[in-house]
Amino acid sequence: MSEPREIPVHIIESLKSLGLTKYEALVYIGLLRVAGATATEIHEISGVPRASVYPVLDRLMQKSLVSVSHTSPKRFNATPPDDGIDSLMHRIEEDAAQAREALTAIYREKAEEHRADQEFIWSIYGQENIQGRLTDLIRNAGKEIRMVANWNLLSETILPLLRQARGAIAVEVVTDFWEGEVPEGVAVHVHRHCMKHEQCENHPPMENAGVFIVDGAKVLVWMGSSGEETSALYSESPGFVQFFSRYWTNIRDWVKLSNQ
Amino acid sequence: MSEPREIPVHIIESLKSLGLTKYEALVYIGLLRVAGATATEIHEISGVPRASVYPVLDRLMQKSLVSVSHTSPKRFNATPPDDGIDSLMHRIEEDAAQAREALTAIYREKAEEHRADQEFIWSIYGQENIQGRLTDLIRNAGKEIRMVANWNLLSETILPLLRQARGAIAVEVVTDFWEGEVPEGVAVHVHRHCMKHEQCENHPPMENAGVFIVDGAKVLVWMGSSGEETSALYSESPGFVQFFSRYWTNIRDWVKLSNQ
DNA sequence: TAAATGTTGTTACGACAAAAACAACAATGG
DNA sequence: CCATTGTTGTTTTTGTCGTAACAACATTTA
Repeated sequence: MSEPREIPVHIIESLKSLGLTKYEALVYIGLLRVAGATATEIHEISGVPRASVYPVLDRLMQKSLVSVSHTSPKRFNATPPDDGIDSLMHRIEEDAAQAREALTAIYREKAEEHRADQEFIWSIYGQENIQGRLTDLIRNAGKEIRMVANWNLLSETILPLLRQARGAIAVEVVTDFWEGEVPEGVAVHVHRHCMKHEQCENHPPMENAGVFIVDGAKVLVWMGSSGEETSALYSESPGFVQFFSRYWTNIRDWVKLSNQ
Repeated sequence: MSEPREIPVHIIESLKSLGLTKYEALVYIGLLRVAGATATEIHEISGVPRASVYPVLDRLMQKSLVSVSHTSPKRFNATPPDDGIDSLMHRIEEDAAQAREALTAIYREKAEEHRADQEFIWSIYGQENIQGRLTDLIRNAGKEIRMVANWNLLSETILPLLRQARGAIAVEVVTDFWEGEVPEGVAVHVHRHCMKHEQCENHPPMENAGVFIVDGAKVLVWMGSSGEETSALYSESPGFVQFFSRYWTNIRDWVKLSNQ
């Protein structure tokens, strides 16, 4: 019988975020390795105390991750990983749907004080989070979007968004490089410090950076502070918007000029 | 300022299964109701101790559920529920994918002792769990499926499965009622205790019940013990299979006879 | 201006519940 | 009779919940 072999912790963690406990994860994994095992065998394989194995198996059965044979001694079997995880995800997605509904209801009936979005400057942390917010912003744009952004960010995140979600929205872009086709309805100003993109690496690898002005009313400033966690500012404050509108116009005019 | 209004517990529970703690849920909900609130306001709205609000907000920011304005005092804002839940689900789905991969690897390299599936009779509990297993079974059928099942179960669960997943598989069904078209490649034997389905209700509402024999090698017996939780047996044991094969043949012959 | 007051943000610590880990014991079966 | 199974407690640990106290800062009042 194989010893309680070392299980990578990150698997346990993944399973935990699917709603399992450490023991449940260990037992389930153990049962995947040895089908039709007895409680004692499971104990040996997984390293989980024998006495704890029984309640854990009960919970796993409720979650449909194991089935049991009513022999003596009882033997247990794991449902295949794909089925098992599907089952877990199904539960979670139900909860997500419920939460979505309930929270949207709450969200709609909130006091309509717009001070929140209008007067303040909000910070957002983390690549994914910023990207998500930006996605939202572009999708809900009404008339026009002006932006300064480096090519990396532009090509990987922004362009795909523009391609699908834009319906008669004017887009004006200032960037440091361009390659490939320019989508219809998009005006591009390139300030080439160099001819090939790879050569631009004297500028430190500012991973993602850009300013996005939507409908002259909303601004998102993405600061790719290389090294630390990236962060972004978002605001609908008129002063903030005006400041970056001017900043953007300056940049664009300067680039146009230097390209002549 | 609105008091810490009563939040339905099930919302909290839903959010918990998405990886939030009670406090995180309360604060997030509070912020949905009052956008751009200060820590103290959040404390008042949500009922979460003021001192606990700060670390909770930190965690929520990491999870991209709130953003912060660097004014004094700081003000916080919730990301809209749809975006927020998307963000949470995204993380979970990543974990699910990871787990899937890792577990499938483990599952494949398991000792190929088939005693597990061959010699024992496995119990499965819960409607959903059984349905899932049955789905799996039908999808992976090789040649033929024989079944006895009541019409409810048949029409709601089985037929949709058959329609999509069957490629040249012989299906023979014994049931108590039939309505609608018979799919191609399916033989049906009906034993009508009554002409209209609604009239059959002298038989107690045996919610779901049936025997499913796949390729003459696998059997699933679904026992809809009305009242308690439904349960099912699954086995590849030759004896078990043979028993139900004969049982099924008997039933079919009897029905054929009594229909003449 | 200086003291008094109040609020913000931080830190520390106790209470509590769930999970993890251990120990003991009755039931079962060869 | 012995070994193993299955069950029942108990202790330890962990993470969250909840309270209290305090420094930093701004506002008010004398």
